[in-house]
Amino acid sequence: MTTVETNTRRGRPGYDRDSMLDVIVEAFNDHGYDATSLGIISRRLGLSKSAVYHHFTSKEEMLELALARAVDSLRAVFEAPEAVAGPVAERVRFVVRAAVLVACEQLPYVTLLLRLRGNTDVERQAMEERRAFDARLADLFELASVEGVLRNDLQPRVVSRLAFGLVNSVVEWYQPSGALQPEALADTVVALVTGGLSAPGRVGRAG
Amino acid sequence: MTTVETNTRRGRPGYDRDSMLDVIVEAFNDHGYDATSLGIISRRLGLSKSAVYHHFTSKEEMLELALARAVDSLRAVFEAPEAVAGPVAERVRFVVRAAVLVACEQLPYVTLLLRLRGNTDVERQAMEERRAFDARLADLFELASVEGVLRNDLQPRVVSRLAFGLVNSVVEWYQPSGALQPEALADTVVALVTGGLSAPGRVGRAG
DNA sequence: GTCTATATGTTGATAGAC
DNA sequence: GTCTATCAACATATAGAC
Repeated sequence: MTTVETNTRRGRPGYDRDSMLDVIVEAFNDHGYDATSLGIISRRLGLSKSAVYHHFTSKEEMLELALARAVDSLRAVFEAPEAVAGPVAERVRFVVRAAVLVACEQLPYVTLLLRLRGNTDVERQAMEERRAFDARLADLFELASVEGVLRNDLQPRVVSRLAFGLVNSVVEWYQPSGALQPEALADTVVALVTGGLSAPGRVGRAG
Repeated sequence: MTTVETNTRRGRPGYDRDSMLDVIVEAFNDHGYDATSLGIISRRLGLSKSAVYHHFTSKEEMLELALARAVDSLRAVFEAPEAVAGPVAERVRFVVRAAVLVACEQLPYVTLLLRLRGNTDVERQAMEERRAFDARLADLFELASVEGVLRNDLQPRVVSRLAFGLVNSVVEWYQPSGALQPEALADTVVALVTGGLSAPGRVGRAG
């Protein structure tokens, strides 16, 4: 969104925090948060370590800001009107589709969130918020199962975990610079979740 | 497989490398390889750092041994007779099913492999072998598409990535100590991949 | 096979000049 | 807003006693 070298504010060239964060999050994803030293970060930013500390009070604050961005984007998905009302089948499709779009459009930030292991308080808090989203999707699948929209030969809890895993796996390979558009990918994921992969009439539905 | 405190060899109590590796890989998964210090490892093993170095020549060697175990398990899946011959639909089902079983049964080792970021030679080599497996599954999906077994409204390359992502996502939540058996999970994954989630006749196949 | 002690470098963070 | 210089704590790895 913001340019790397300059921004719209008047005075100095320098970075603003948002554009610095883009670089920092990339480093976090390459090495893992713990293993990303301030040396690595300052080298990527072309600044000294002290200059970096002028913009952030600690390494943990960088993580906190980055995770907040990912969590906020995902929260918007689950709080959208299309996610909380309407036919269950359409709510499932909306959430899956929107989650894929968020994963594509906020790729590095969502990637960071998904790779947390919970070794610090900041990580644990973000993971807890993420787990709340998992739970809401699980509730949606539970509801779908009760209403008979979901096939009833599979456990809804297992299915919802797999569905979320399917969506989240996008961050492991999707490249925003490539030809595949987020919308097309989202459509494919929704199609896979609802319809499966078999050609019609060729391979029977497994029981 | 091996006990933690003792093994079948004659002399001293101490650890053997395999049982030490179980503990070490758990630490690698908790903190990430880079961020796992020998202090953490030695504390978990109840040994001094020097004692650990009696069993392994370096931290990198620990990683190398652990990754070899994961890669070997996955290789066995793709080289099994059921994966290389027979009807394509059944080969797809076999590979997906077997990959889930390996993920469950070698959970910590496969988890370690899947979380690599490629910052060292050892990591890059293991990732390359893993990518070869990805490519073989992609070929299988390509073949399934050509033969008309796979629905032809989705790109086989995208679908194979998602299918692998679905399988791999298992390591993010599966607990071997829980009630869910690996075979049951594998059945569910295969059912999801082939049949999708919709109840028969309720939600149409997306196009 | 395990230990203490140590070598050598890197870490996150601070102080203070410009 | 950036820098150099510095800190204590920690990293991986080794030496040598028991």
